[in-house]
Amino acid sequence: MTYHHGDLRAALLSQARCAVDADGEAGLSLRGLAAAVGVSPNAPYRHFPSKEALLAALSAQGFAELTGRFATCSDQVGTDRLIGYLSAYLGFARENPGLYRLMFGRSLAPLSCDPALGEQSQACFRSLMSLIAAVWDLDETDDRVPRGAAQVWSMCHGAALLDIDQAIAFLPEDRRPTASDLAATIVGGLRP
Amino acid sequence: MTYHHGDLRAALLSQARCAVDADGEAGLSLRGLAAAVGVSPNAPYRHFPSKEALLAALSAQGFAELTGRFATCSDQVGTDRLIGYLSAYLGFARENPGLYRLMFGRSLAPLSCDPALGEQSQACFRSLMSLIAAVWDLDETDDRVPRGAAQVWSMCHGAALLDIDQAIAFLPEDRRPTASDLAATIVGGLRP
DNA sequence: ATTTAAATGTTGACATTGCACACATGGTTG
DNA sequence: CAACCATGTGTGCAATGTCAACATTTAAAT
Repeated sequence: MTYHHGDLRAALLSQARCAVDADGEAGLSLRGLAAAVGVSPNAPYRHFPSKEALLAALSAQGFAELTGRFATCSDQVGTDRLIGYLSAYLGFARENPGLYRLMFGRSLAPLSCDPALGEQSQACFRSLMSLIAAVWDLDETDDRVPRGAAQVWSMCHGAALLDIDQAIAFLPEDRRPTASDLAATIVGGLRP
Repeated sequence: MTYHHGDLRAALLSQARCAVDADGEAGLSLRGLAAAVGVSPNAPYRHFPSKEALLAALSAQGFAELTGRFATCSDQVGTDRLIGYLSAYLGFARENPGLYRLMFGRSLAPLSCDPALGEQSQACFRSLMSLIAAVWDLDETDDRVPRGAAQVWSMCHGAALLDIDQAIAFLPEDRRPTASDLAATIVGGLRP
């Protein structure tokens, strides 16, 4: 191995992503990351000004990936598209619980750490808004679009956490809301 | 001040609650708590086996309070009751952002720390289920009740985070979902 | 090509933290 | 009064984030 790692920044992010999904955000130390990648404890500071900044970069990566998943459903139309987005969202959360938690589990702090994070999360929300605009056939600038998107995001986020968290594990898995359940509620309300 | 504090346990919890709403969960150290209350750094260990356990107890307290807020709306009926619950939920989150984040921001770990936490969070969910059962006029044991409650909780949780987090601060405050908005969606779906 | 500057990685050190141990204190009970 | 035990104190240790000084490699400039 050379003195220079090659692409330490990417290696750290990759390792962090594994670790965060395995041990959760709590069991993630900068020193441990460095050791796992095979560099000295302080090497990460050449690529991230702080641990927060690394976590912020990881979050941004997560938002970008989620936005990408949305994009794959963009060719569908009507309710199918809605269900596609919901499935993509729930699927992402289920497959990357630690990362998902990281993305939404902290407040503004990381935003000021990494402007890219703000950019990516906004892009993600914009993608949601374009979904709403398309489903309702509204102009993107219509005031009702962001309002609707916020509610859809609310439902997604809550359902994703229900799925990830053991906080409500007493609710059997087959009773947790599915993408179709959410879509039905959005379209026609919640009914018995 | 006497050698014995009197009710150190309660004092610690109270102080922790202030600190968590002020500085967030990150800026909360056992040692700092002890200092703020005026005892030695290790005194808390006589009342909580670990930091996690203290946080778990605080969470449990939060769930109990939230359940209490639900109870004050129990005399209302129909949609009014639904709106009451939603307002209570959003109000609690807005008034105690740090605590709310603590309650929902961690996975199962605290549950195993403090059985009371599991008990309280379950009681909270049961309260939500009884709301659903009443609004829909269903038997409490009906399978559709927990499913509906899970969806309502999803919406509440997402909306609460939208309100608390600056992660989507770019959404103007007056466009964020209100309790009435959520109620309308639940009753009749999300419409433009 | 040689020199020089910038980028990257290493080492040592320090403050903070959660936590474990042994010990001190003081109210309670026989 | 004496013994006990819950409660609080002190010391100490390992892990962690971060800073400062130094080493090495690569790239740029002359």
